[in-house]
Amino acid sequence: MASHGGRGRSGGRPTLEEVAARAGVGRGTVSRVINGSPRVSDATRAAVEAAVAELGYVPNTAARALAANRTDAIALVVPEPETRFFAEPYFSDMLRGVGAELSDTEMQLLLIFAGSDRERQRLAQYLAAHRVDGVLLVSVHADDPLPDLLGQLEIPAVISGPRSAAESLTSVDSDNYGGARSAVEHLLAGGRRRVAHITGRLDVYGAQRRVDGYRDALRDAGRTADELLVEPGDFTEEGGRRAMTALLARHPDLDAVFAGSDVMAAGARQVLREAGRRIPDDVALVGYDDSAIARHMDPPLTSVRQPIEEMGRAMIDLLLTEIADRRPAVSRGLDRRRAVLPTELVVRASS
Amino acid sequence: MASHGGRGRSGGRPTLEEVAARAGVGRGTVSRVINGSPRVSDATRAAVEAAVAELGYVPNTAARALAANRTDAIALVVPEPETRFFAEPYFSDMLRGVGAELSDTEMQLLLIFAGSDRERQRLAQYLAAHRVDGVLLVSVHADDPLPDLLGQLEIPAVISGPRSAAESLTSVDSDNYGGARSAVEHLLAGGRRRVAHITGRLDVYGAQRRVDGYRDALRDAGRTADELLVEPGDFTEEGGRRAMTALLARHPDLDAVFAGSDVMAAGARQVLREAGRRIPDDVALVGYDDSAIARHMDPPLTSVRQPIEEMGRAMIDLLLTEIADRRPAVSRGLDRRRAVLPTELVVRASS
DNA sequence: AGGTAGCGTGGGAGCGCTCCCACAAGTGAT
DNA sequence: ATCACTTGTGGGAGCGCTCCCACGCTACCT
Repeated sequence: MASHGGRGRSGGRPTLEEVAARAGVGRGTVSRVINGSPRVSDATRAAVEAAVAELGYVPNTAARALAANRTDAIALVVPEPETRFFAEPYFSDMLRGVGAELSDTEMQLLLIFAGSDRERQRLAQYLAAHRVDGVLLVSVHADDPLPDLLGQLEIPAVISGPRSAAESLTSVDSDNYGGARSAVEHLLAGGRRRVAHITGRLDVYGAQRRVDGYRDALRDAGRTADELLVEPGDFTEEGGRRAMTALLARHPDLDAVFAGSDVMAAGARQVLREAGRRIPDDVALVGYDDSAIARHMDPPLTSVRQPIEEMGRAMIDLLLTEIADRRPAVSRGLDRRRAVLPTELVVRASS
Repeated sequence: MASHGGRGRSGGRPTLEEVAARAGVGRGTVSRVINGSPRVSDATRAAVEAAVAELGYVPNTAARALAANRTDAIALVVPEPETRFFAEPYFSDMLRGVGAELSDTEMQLLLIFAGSDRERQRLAQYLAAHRVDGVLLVSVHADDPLPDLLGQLEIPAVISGPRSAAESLTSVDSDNYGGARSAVEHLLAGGRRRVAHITGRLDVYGAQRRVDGYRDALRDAGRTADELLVEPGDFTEEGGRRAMTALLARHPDLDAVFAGSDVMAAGARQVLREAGRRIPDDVALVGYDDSAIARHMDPPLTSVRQPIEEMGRAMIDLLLTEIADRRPAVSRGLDRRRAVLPTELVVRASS
């Protein structure tokens, strides 16, 4: 028995077998207790639990994974080249939600970076090897092949920010449409007459929805949306500057700007200031994300807060459900899951 | 042979055994090739590698972990209640460095949150179960029992931001002393005469070192450091406000402030502005961290940049070395490793 | 010639678990 | 009383790997 390894028998961690011996039952029974099977009598269960406690037994994950062909781990795949993604508190907040929700479970969170081609290669191998039970996908581009790969491999996956209205994976999103609406309605309620919008990258579905919200809010307020008040940005500060410059040139009389992100709002603010416009006196400004930038901007920026931490929680919830079902949503047919969480307008001095 | 599981034999992933059959060698030999043992002839190695490629063989991590009693995983332990820590880009940047350095290896990064007591409990169990080969510790308090636990369990660990000059774990740090010096020297070079310092929490070693750097810079410039120009803060915005208020009351004639963090600098700025002091005309202001806040402050804040991403890389480097040595530094006696990376002063309009 | 290394190799044993079959004992219908 | 079932239980077999012992072989010393 002691021919292998060299870990002395007293120093090593207790095994199932040892717990079984201690409790005076068989190995199978201990396994059933550990895994919460109902097919165990109360008396036996109590005896086993006592033995587990006395010995300080902790299951060996590797052995379990090998025997059961599951991993008890899920991967959070991070498309790292998106520096923007990292710099924003988005990631941290989501991570906090994910961590909180996961702490109730036995699941491990594995962080996988899929930035470079080499990393993506490795990820593909990873997934093919089924080294995780499920995958969390954040900020995926519309043309990313990853979601399809996951579908093929039948690996449960949840995506934050669906790629389109027809997203095939289970998804969690915040209410971009409603968030944009509330921002614009707030500006109109404040008496603003000519509200411009700097959009995010329009290949991002959420950015499209914000445009929709902006349009509908204006339309419902009885205005014919003047298309020329919409200027595309790209979520960067520089993009915000460019868009603001263009808007100002076309519409010197605008009195409000709704930017699709705080970062773009920061860029817009610079241009407005250089153009001599006072905020909020001449032009009201509203951002999106409610990031640290919004709080520290001068003047502090009104912004739409997304419940990012809650989104993280929701993602885990949905993923665990799918894993429990042992089948990805895509193969379950119509029963796709989708969660949309409400946003909140945080009003500050800029509007 | 097919009594277990149910994964049909053709659908399953190839095993060592199958590779061995294909290459016409024994199981042991394939294992040696996979693990890069030198005790294999070139011809055999080539044959095995061909078989591996043809079959698309990927080792089963669980089986390996079980047999070899190692995990090929390292944990990044995050003391989550430190919201400050999350909100700052510190975490993201470090993560990027860690990820980059790790992508060259087979190691997995595991994220473990150790915020609540329950999470800490779980973490302790985790470590006791040796479910990771090594641990990365970030922003640990001086009185945290975790480092000692790691030492006892003989788990290789690297800490970012040593807890004291006598840190027992391998550590990576930025040059807080030098960073503070450069900030103060910059202020003096700009003609400032009365330079105040708002410190971080002094139970944080790095904050102490910044105070040391501040003092020495003044002393070396021939001034007797006036202790009353030092006011303790706590890394928060509110703390910055309080400290600035106190400093202004005691020293209405101060003409420069070096804050131990950008967030505190933001607080200080508010107070200075309310007191009618212009920045940088009346009072120059320098922060620490070079965070997004610094860039977006009005005026943009001069700040000390820490090479956080590089610190992440260095931590992985050191940790992998320790794991390779298979013994934590603490038991190797005097041979402790410690890396200190240089900072950089980013000069902006506030000074 | 015999001895003694050392290399490269094959394969047994074992890591700690889960799965499942077999079986004993109890329960109720026939 | 017989024949089902059901419930709880024990333990064999196997997951895919690593470790290590044993073996055949070559090379070089006595």
